[in-house]
Amino acid sequence: MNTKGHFINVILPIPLQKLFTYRITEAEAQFLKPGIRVAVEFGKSKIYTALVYKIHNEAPVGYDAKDIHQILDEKPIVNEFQLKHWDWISGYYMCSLGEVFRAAMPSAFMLESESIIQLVENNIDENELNNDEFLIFEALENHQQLTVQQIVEILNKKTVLPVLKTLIDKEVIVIKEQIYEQYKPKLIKYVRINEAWSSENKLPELLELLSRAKKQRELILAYFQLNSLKKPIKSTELIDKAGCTPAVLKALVDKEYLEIYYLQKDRINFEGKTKNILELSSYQETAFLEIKECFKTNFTTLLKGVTSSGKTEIYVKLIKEILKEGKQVLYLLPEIALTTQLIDRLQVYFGDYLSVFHSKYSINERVEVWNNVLDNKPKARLILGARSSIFLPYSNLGLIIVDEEHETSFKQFDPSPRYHARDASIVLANHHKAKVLLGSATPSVESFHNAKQGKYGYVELNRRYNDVMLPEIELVDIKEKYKKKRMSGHFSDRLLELIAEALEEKEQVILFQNRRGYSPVLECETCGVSPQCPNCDVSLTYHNYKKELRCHYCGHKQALMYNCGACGSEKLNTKGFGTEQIETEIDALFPKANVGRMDLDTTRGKFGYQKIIGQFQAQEIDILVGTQMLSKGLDFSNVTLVGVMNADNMLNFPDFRAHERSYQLMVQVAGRAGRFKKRGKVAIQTFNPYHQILQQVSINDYDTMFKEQLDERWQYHYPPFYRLIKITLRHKDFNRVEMAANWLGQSLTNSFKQNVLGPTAPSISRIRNYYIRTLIIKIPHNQSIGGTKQQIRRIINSFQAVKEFRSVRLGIDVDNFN
DNA sequence: AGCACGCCGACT
DNA sequence: GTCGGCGTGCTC
Repeated sequence: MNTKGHFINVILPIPLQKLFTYRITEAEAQFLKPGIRVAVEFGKSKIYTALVYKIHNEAPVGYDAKDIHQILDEKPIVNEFQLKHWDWISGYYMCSLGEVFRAAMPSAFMLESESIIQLVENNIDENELNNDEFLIFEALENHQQLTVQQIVEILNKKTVLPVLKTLIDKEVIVIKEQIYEQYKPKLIKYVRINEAWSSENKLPELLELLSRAKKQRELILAYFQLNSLKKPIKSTELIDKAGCTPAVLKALVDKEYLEIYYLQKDRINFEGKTKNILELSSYQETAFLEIKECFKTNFTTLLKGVTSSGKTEIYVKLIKEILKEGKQVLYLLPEIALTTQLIDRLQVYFGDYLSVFHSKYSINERVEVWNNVLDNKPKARLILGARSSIFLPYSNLGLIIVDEEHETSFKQFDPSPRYHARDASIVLANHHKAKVLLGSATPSVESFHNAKQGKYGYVELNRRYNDVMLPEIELVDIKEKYKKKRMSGHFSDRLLELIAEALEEKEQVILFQNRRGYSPVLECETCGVSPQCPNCDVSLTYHNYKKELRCHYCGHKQALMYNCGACGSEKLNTKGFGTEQIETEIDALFPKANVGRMDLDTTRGKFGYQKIIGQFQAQEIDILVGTQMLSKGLDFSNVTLVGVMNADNMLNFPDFRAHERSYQLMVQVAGRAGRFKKRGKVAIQTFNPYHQILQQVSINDYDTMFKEQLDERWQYHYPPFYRLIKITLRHKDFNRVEMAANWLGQSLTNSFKQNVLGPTAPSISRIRNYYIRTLIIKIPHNQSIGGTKQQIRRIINSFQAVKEFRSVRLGIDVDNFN
C-alpha cells in the first residue's frame, strides 16, 4: 500500500454518513480546490459525481484509495459559504452531506454514468456462444454500442448481467462507463460583418459589389440599420428584418462579407426598465425606518403587517438599498407557482437584476441561474425563489426576505434533507453577515415568540394600504341553521344572501373549503363537538376499520363511542366534504353565475394556476371555489366577499399546530376580500362560533391567539418550548417494524424518559406496502441539542447493528411539522 | 442508495 | 441440474 501522496475527501450523493477518500496526482492536487466536481468510480462499476471537500496528504488506513476518474470543473462551482452551510444542515437536520449535496445541486450538474457495451476487436468463434450470447453479439455487430437497458429489451429478460459477464470472460465484449454532462447551454446564432467591411464608409463599395444581387443588398442594408443599435444581431432577426430567406444570408457568409458566431443564451430573461420612484405611505415609511433600526441590533427582524398593508413595497425599498451596496438579495416565497403577480411587480423595479429560481424550471434553466449567481452577475443579484433557492452559490448576500414566513411549505418533507428554509436562511445569513426579514400578517408562533424574546427585531404595520379597512368578519352558526332547516346543502341562508348581494353588485366571491376536510373526524351533528385526546390538545381521528378513535401524537386510542360526550346526542357523524361538492352545489344555486374551482386537481400542469387566476382577474369567473392555495398572496381587486364553508374541520385537524394554522389560514383568506376600495366582507360558517380561535379571527386578535397557543404549547411540551425530532420506521413486514419500533422506542425511552412519544402507527399506517411507525422525541430547551442528537445517533447505530432491523428504513425529521 | 455476492425454491 | 428470488454487506 502506498501511503505517500495526495488525497481528497469527497462528498458523494448518497445517504452515507461519511466522506470518501481518493488518490490524486501532484498536478491534480495543485489544481483541485474544495467545491470542484470530480467523477469517481464507486463500487465495482458505478461512476458518480463527487464534490471535493478537502485536499490533504494523509493516506487512508486500512484500504487503498482509488484514483479519481476525471475532473469536471475549471473552478469551484460550490463555494466555501455553501460548504459551511451544508455542514450545518447535515448536522442540524441529521442527514448526510451527500443528501444535502444532492438536494442543493441542480440535477444537470450531477452527471450520470451509463454502462456501454462494445464488441472487442478480435475474431470470435460464434459457435462458442449460446443463444442469448449470440443475440447480443449479433446486435452489437449492427450497432456500435448498446446500453444495458437495450440488452434487456433485446433478450426480453430482466437479468442480463450474468450473460454479459460470460461474454466479458470470453473476451467478446467490454463494458465502458460513459459519462454524460447533462447541461447544454442554448446557443443563439448571431451575425456580424467581416472586419474589412465594418466601417460605414465602405458601404457604397460593398453595395456596388453586390449590384447584381438585389436580395443580398437588402440584407446588407438591413444589417447596417440593426447595427446602429449597437447590439449583437441575431441571424433570425436579420433575416426577418430584410424579409429574405436564410439562403441569402448563407450566400453572403460564403462570400465572407458576413460572419456567423454563437453566443450562449440565458433562457430566463426579464427585460424591464428599472423604475426609480417609489412612494411609501407614511406608515410604510415608518415601518421601513424601524426595520433598519432593528437591523442595527438584530440580524433577523420580523415584520408583522396586516394583509394588504403593502409589505412588498417595503421589501422593494430595502432590496434597492442592498443592491446599491453591490450585495445579493434572496427573496424567499412559499410557493412559486403563485408568484406571477409578484414577479411582474418586482420586474418593474429591478428588471435586469432579477432572476427567478424554482423546481418548475427546466434543469438547464436552473444551471444558468446557478452560474449567474456563482459569478455574481448583475442579472442574478436578486433571486426570487422557493425554498431550494437557499442552496444557490451566493458569495455576498446582504439580505434574505422570507415572505409569508408562517407558511409550512418552507419545510421540506419528503426526500431528506428535511430542512426548514426559514431557519436555514437565518443560519445562511449569519455566515454572510446578512440581514433576514421575516414577513407575515400572521407570524408563526415560533417566530413571534422569538421576536417577543428579543431574539428577533420586531416591526408592526397595522394599516392597510390606502387605509382600506380590514374586512368585516361574520361567524355563521350552522348548527343553528341546520336545526332551523335554513341550509341548502352546505350553504347557510346567510351566506347565500351575501353571495347574491355581491353578484348583484357585479363583485366577485371566493369560497374557501379546506381540502383537509376529508380527514375523518368524528363530529356531533347536534353540537359540533369532536372528541379530543386526553393527553394532547388535538381531535381524535376516526378509524373505521377498527371502529376506534385515535390520537396521532401520543398514540392514545379509545373505542368509538355511541353518543356525544358533550351533549349526549346520538347523531355522531364522520365529516368531510370537498371543493368539488361545493362547486356543484353553488352552480345549481346560482345557475347564472360563472363558477370556477381552484384546487390541486384543477391546477395541474405548469400553467394551471395562471390560467385560473387569469380568468378570475379578467372577471370571467364570478365565484371561485378553492382550497388553501387561495390564501397565498393573491391580489384581486374586485373580490368583496369571502366565504369559509366550514371552519371546524381545520380546527379539528389532529395537530398541535391546528389552531395556529386555522387562524393563519382564515385571516389570510379573509385578507383576499376588499383589497381595493370597498370594505370586504367575510362569512365563516361553523358549528361552534364560540370557539376561541374563531372569535380571535373575527376581531383580528392575533395577540390573544398567540398567548393562548403559547400557553398550550408550554403545557403540552411543544415548540417553541420543546424541540421535536420525529423518527419514522418503514418496512414491508408488519411484525418487523413493530418489533423494531418497540426496540428503538425502548432504547430512546431509556435515555430520554417521558420525552419519547410512541411508537405510534400514523393515520396512514401503510404506504405502498410499507408499514410505518413513528417515534417523537421532545427536547426541552435546557437540554443540549447537539448532545441529544449525538445520543440519538448512537442509539440508531446500535439499532442498526441488530441484524433483523437493518432492513428497516429509518427517517429522521428534525423540527417536524405535523 | 446501488450493487454484488450468496444461498435457497420452481422450472427448462 | 440452472434461473432467479431477495437477504446481507460493502462501497474510498
